[in-house]
Amino acid sequence: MYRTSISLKDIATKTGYSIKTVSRALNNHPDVNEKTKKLILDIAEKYSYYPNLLAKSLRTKTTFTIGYIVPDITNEFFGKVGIVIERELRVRGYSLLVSFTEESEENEINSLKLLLSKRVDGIVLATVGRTGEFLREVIHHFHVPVVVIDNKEEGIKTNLVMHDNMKGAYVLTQHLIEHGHERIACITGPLSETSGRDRLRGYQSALTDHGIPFNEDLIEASNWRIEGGYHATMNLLNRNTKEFSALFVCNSLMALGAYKALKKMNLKIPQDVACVSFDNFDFSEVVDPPMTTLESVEEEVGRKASQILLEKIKDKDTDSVSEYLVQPKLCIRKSCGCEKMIYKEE
Amino acid sequence: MYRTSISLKDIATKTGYSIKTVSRALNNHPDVNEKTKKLILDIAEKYSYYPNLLAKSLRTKTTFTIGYIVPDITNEFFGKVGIVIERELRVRGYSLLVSFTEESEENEINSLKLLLSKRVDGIVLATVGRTGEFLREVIHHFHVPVVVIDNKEEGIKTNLVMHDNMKGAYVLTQHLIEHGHERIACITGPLSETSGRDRLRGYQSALTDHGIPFNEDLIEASNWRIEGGYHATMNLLNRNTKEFSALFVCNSLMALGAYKALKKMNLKIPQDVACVSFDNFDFSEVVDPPMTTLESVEEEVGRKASQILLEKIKDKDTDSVSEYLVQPKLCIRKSCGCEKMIYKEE
DNA sequence: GTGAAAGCGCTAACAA
DNA sequence: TTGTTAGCGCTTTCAC
Repeated sequence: MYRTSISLKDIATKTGYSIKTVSRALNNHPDVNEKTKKLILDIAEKYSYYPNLLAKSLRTKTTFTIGYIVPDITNEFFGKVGIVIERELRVRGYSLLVSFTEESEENEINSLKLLLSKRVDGIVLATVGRTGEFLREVIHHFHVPVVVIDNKEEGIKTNLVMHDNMKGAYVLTQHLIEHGHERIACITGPLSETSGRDRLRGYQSALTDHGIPFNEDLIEASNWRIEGGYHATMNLLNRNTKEFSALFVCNSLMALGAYKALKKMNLKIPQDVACVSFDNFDFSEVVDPPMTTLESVEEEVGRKASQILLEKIKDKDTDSVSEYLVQPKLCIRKSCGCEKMIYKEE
Repeated sequence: MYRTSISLKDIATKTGYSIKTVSRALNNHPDVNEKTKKLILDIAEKYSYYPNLLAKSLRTKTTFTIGYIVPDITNEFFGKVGIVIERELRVRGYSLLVSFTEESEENEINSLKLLLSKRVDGIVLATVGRTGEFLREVIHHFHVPVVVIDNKEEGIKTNLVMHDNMKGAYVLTQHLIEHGHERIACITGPLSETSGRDRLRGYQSALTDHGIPFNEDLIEASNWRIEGGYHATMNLLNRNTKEFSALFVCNSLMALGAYKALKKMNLKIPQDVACVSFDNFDFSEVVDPPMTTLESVEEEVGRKASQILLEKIKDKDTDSVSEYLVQPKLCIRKSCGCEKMIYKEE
């Protein structure tokens, strides 16, 4: 009962030509009589022939499939980057095999293994940053190009495309300082991840450059999620009520949680606590007050990552690596205390 | 230079056993000597053997891959449903091949063709609703189980898992009516999609049941997106200034746009215009005022869709179809005019 | 312009 | 417990 599609052989039998001629005709090979070709194409059409890409890939050793491994696709950053990558690749005949790791190291390794077994041509990886050894083996052993887009794996040479985390954090913190704030709290991501650490370092560096002492009590390391931001803010408030006048949140999901917490405690943004956050998400402009963030970089990250990946695939080059840091730009709205806010006409 | 992984044959040569024995050992087949097995496993480990799933699939005719076709993964609904499906499938050894159609009929058909060529075992499809004929052929010809999760293809028998659109729209509209509103505007999705039409019908039905006349001037059909909601609201305002006291928006992305437009026009929610919307997204609770919506259904849709798909795959059953409508529940916040609003402790 | 034969890496059926 | 043979559906020589 179960059927997939007719095969080259079936078409060969039906038309009386050899398998090879059929193959040539269907692949638009020049060396085939126009009439033969038309006949073959007609039969293929009539019987709904869909080439078996498994067989083709087995033979040619390319699958035209790219793996996309991210912690969580509902994080708008990974979602948007994914869209861009998929679009860039689709027009070149590639498709996207996705895996979500939910921040688990084990899931990440299993995903990599599976993709390897499925013989993907390349991988875009938002790593949790603790699978370095394994990743090194992958790259070394399989010569599969990998582009890392989120956390740097320290000590591992991989292609890298990401926001300049330090600089971004610096710019945002500096903006709060320019508003006159000196007691600035910071909610960052897990310190096991370079993105969490680097954003914290950017913040520290801005403080230092402006002669503001660093205070550990004003730091919370959380998990990039809404609830995480909520709790971190609550912790800060419990520990330092009235002790900080501004808050730098290292991603927008957590900033949403921070908003919730501040509102719950009846603190006004930006009057009681000014607030800035890293990513620019769809909601950033619409929450109240609109969030001051960095400009979106998903388009750039996605485009650059696909571009590098395709190059490496084409050149079969897994030895040299490219690094690309997207430069941050401020996107000023109101949560920082700036007054003018222009609603974009869309 | 380019290598993938060693093969069964390589291991066979290295160990002196036959290919079949090696295969048995690696697949945990009982009929193989423990010592032989250990030896083989060690060698496989040592040389980083990763089975070639292409070859396996070619032979077994199952790929353990599911296609997930949606218009746009940054739509939180598709993102969350995707996560749930991926999680449900991953533990059973399946992976997810995703395609984004950007609402294009052509892209949708191409995606289906590609997935067919890649011989996926099943497909979860959020269709734009205009590919019915082709879809019928797919199902008929390939016997690939398909679960549709968004728009019904009228006249085509497919497995269906979705929000009860009519009922959901009814409940939301009714809630506005209970607040005393009679002039209720409605922003729905494209009327070419059943989800757009059904939500509009639910709205109409609620009006009718409460003896409120239907007024075409209060209807806008848009595109499910933020900008679409913004423009639709502007259109309504230009056409009917002060002519409506409440607004029912058929998805939350458009509701975000509506918020923007209303704020731009200095209209207070809910005092000047009360507002409710369909999906419950991460931001729904945090915008100002928090939006009254329906409870989230992504978890339920994702779970149910995977479950049905796995059943059909297991039974090789593409003839019978299952339909499952998720029942709506109100999630009351403040944008409707209700007063009490409890911030959830998270 | 066309075809025959071999083989990609695996599993299934049947022997030994 | 282990091995042999065949074949999944395609492409790649190499020949005609």
